[in-house]
Amino acid sequence: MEPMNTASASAPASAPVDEPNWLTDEEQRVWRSYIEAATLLEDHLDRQLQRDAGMPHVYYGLLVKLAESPRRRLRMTELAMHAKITRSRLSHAVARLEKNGWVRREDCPSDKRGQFAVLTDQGLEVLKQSAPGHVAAVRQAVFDRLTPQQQKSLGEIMRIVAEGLQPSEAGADLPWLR
Amino acid sequence: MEPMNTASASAPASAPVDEPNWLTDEEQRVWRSYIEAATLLEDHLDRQLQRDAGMPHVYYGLLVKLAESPRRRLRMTELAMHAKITRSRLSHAVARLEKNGWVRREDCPSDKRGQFAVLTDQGLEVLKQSAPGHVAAVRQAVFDRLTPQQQKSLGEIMRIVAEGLQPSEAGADLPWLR
DNA sequence: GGCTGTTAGTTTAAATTTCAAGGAGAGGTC
DNA sequence: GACCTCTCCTTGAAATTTAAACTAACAGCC
Repeated sequence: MEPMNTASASAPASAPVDEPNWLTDEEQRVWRSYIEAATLLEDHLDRQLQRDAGMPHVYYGLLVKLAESPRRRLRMTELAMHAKITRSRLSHAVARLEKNGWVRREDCPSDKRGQFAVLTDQGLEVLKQSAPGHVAAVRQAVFDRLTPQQQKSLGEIMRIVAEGLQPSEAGADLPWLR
Repeated sequence: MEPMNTASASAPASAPVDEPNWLTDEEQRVWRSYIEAATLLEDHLDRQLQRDAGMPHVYYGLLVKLAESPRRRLRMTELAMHAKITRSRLSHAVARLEKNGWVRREDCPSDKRGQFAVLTDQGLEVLKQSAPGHVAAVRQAVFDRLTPQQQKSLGEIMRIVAEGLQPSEAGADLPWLR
C-alpha cells in the first residue's frame, strides 16, 4: 500500500531535497492490483486446501517440497529455506503435520543438532489425493486467465522480485536465520 | 504449489479420461516464482512496517483506505471489501488500531447496526510518518527492479487475477459475507 | 403488531504466525 | 581440555487470523 493520494507530488525532477519518491498514479494502480490479487489468491487457495486437504497452503507446500526431495526428507533449515519461511514457523508447522501423521522427524546421524523432516506414506497419500484439486484451483485462478505471453512475463517478473529479496542480497534480512 | 514433479503427464491431448491437468514444467516454474516472490515480499513489508510503524502490512493498508475516504471514514463492511479481508478479521484489526488510537469507531446514524471506522488525527500522523519508508521499501523491492513494460504487464496480469477472484464472480466465495 | 429472513458487525475459541529467548552441539582457538 | 562463537532447532508467550456462533437491527410481509 502507498500513502494517501492527496498531495501527490508527481514530477520527480522538481522535488525538493527530501521529498519522498511517491508512487505515480500508474504505479499505485499496479501496486494495488498486485496486493488485491495476492490477497485474494492466497485466501482462495488457503480455503480450498483447508477444505479439501485439511491444511493451509503453506503446509501443503511443505509436503510438496518433501515429496520432491531424495528420500522424501529434508533438513529443517533446508526446508525452511525452500519454503521461504522462518525456522520457528517451520518448527510449529512440522509439529502439527507430525501430529497428523503426514510427517515424521528423524535425527541427523552426522550432526546431532540436525533434524530431518520426512514425508510419511500417509502424508504422500494425502498429497496425491489433494493435488489434483489444488492444481485445478491454481489453473482456474491464474493460468486459465492468462495468455502464454502473460504467463511468461509473470514468471520473469516474479523471479526478479524474488531474487531481490533473497537473504543473499545485500541488506536483505535472513528470515530463517532469526 | 503443485504436486510433486514425478509422473509428469505432459501432453494434454493424450491424457485419459480423468487424468488431472498437471502444470507443465514451465508453468510450475512460473507458479513457484510467484509463490516465492509473494511470500518473501509480504514478509519483507510486514517486517519493515512492524519495525517502522508498529503494525503489519494489512493494518497499514486499512489506514490508507481510510485516509483516502471522504471524511476519513468507511463503513466496516466497505472497508473489508476494499481491503479484501473478512469482516471478522477487520473487527479484530480495528479493535487493535482503536486501542492504539489510530482509529475510532462511530455509530452510523441511518443504520443502527452500522459502524464507521474513522481515521484519527493521530492515525493520520502515523501514516504520514511511515508512508515514505514504506513507499521506499516497495520501490526498492519491486518497481526499481522492473522495466516500465514489466510494470505494465504486472498491472494487467494482477488485475485479471484479482477480477477472477472477486466475489461477484460465479462460484467465487464471498469472504466478507461469511 | 408479529413473523421471517437477511444484513452488519462482534465475539469466542482454536489455529497459526511472530517474537524473543534458550538448549545443545559444532567448530574453532588457545 | 577450556573457552568462545556460531549454527540448528525448539519453546513459550503474545499477536494475528480463521471458523463458527451469536446479537441486534433492518426489511418485507401478513
